[in-house]
Parts: sequence; C-alpha cells; structure tokens
Amino acid sequence: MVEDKRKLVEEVTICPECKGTHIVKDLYRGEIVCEDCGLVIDEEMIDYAPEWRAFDKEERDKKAHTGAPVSPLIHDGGLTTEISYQNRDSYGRPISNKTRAQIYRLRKWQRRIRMRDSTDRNIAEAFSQLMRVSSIMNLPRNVRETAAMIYKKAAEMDLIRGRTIDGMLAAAIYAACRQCHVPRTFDEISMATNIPKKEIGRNYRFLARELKLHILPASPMDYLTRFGNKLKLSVEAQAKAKEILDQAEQERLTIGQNPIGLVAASLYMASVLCGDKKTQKEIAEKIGVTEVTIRNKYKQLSKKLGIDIAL
DNA sequence: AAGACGAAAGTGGTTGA
DNA sequence: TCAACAACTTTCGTCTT
Repeated sequence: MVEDKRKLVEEVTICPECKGTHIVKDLYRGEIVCEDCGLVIDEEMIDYAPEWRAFDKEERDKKAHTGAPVSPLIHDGGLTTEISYQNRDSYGRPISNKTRAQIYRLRKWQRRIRMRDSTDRNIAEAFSQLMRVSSIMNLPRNVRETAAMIYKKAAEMDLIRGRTIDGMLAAAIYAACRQCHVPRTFDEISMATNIPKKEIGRNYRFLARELKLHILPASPMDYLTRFGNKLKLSVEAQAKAKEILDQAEQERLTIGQNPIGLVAASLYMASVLCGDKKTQKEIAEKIGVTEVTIRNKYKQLSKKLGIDIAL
C-alpha cells in the first residue's frame, strides 16, 4: 500500500544551489527537492492524466472529449419504477397476505437500489470535480485519494443531502490536505473551487464531527516551506524562520494561534534578520493574512522571544 | 511616496451560564 | 439561547524612512 513516494528525477540532475546530485521528486508533497541542501526546485508538478476517470472501455468512450457530449439532463432516462403502495393488483382486487409480503420486500429493495444509484451518481459527479480542482491546485496523489475516500464516506452516510456537492467536496479536500500534513489555507481552496471560505469551514467542521476525523491542529511548520518558497525567500531566511517557530512552539506561544499568521510573522522576521527583506504588504498578499496580523504577531513574538529586529 | 504603525469597529465561531 | 470572549480583519489616520 505505502510504496516509496520519493523517486529520482531524470531531467534535473544537478542542484543549482549546492551542485549536489541528489534531486528527488517528492510525490508526497508535490515538490521536486534537492536532498543535500533542501532547496525546493519545483513545487508545481504537472499532472498529465486526464481530469476524468474511467473504469472500463464504455465509460472511457463516454468521457473522452471527442464525440457528442453526454447530456446531464438524461441521468436515468426516467426509467426508475415506482411500486404502488395500494395493495391491489392491476384489476383493482385486494391481494393476498403472502404476495403482499413479497411486494413489500420488492419495494424495499427497489428503494435501496435507487438510493445506491443516486449516491453513486453524486460520488461520480464529485470525483470529476475533484480531478479538476486537484489539477488546478497540484495536489499530490495521496491527498486526492484521501479526499475521495472522505467524500465517499460522507456520501454513503448521507451527509451530502441538503448541501452542495462542490461545497462538501471543497471541505473534503481541505480535510485531506490537513490529514496528509500538507495543509492548504481556506483561501487557496476557495480560489480553486469558487466556494466561499465560510462555507468550506462550516462544511469541514461538520465533516470532522460526523466522520470523527481525528485531525490534529495544523502546525505552522507544515506551511513553512511552501510559503517561504512562494515568497522566494533565501534558504537561510527559511531556516531562520523555522528556528523562530521552533522557539515559539517551545515557549508554547503557538497554541490557539492561527498557524498562517504565525508563519507570516516568522517569515517576515526572518526576511528582515537575514537581509532579504520583504515588505509586510508583500507577505500579507502572498500568504493571505493582513498586514495588521503580521505586525501584531511579530511584535508579540519578538517581545516574548527577545528577538530584536531593529532596522 | 512607500512602508510601518496602531486604534477602533466589525466578523464568525466558541464557550459557559 | 444568548452574551461575553478570543482571534482576526477592515479601515483609516499618523508617523518614519
């Protein structure tokens, strides 16, 4: 089940930073990394697979983007059968107890089969959306699979009814990212799915409660490399930021704090300390918190940790 | 003029009576 | 059920480089 997620990359063989040759593709985090110095060479791994899934030839033919489109309007073609609740035969005569019991069983199965159909359709719809979104977000395979599992379970427990497929899927993706320790922010998922942050959060809490997902609170560390890289911060500055976070965690300053805000603050401090300064505004924009939060957080950190970043 | 600062009011969620 | 609360955000006027 768990095979080695790190594979050697053929194309890039020499690290531009340290000239090392141990470049690995980390499928787990969706990054290409130098094992010697930790430089993330590329985090945007392109997925060339089609955005749809097919399980047999017929389905493949249907889903390929050539040929006539499948109309969403002809789901079941109106072919489901209703079994009447009046216990009378087609001549209007009452029917015997024995046949009545039989018909009762038939009705029961009919209901079950139809319900299966509808949740299957729901899941199929969600999965094609999942493939689209994970392509946009470059989600690693294990996250996609986790998201699919979470959604499937939710659908089978009938938790989707009354909520939108896309909304619940967004929450499942968020949960999967957290569970795999490669968290994305509500903002990032919101951008990719067009679902408001509010709704993702609400659905996520609902899912976590109903499915009893034991997900640990996200650590600021989980965001560090991704955001550090996004800001194009130097390797030293990223190491410095990690140092600051480590210290903060030891001093128990991180509990009950928004990990995103902490990462933003630590990156800001590190950027100043290492002479690779980024403005509060730039960091705020890239990471998705406000300048005010960065300010408050870094003031708090520098005071409690005794780190002076006088300019 | 850009960047940093911080006060004040608003937001959505949690908690505890 | 509702008010108090903690953590963040938005907005905005002011200071600093």
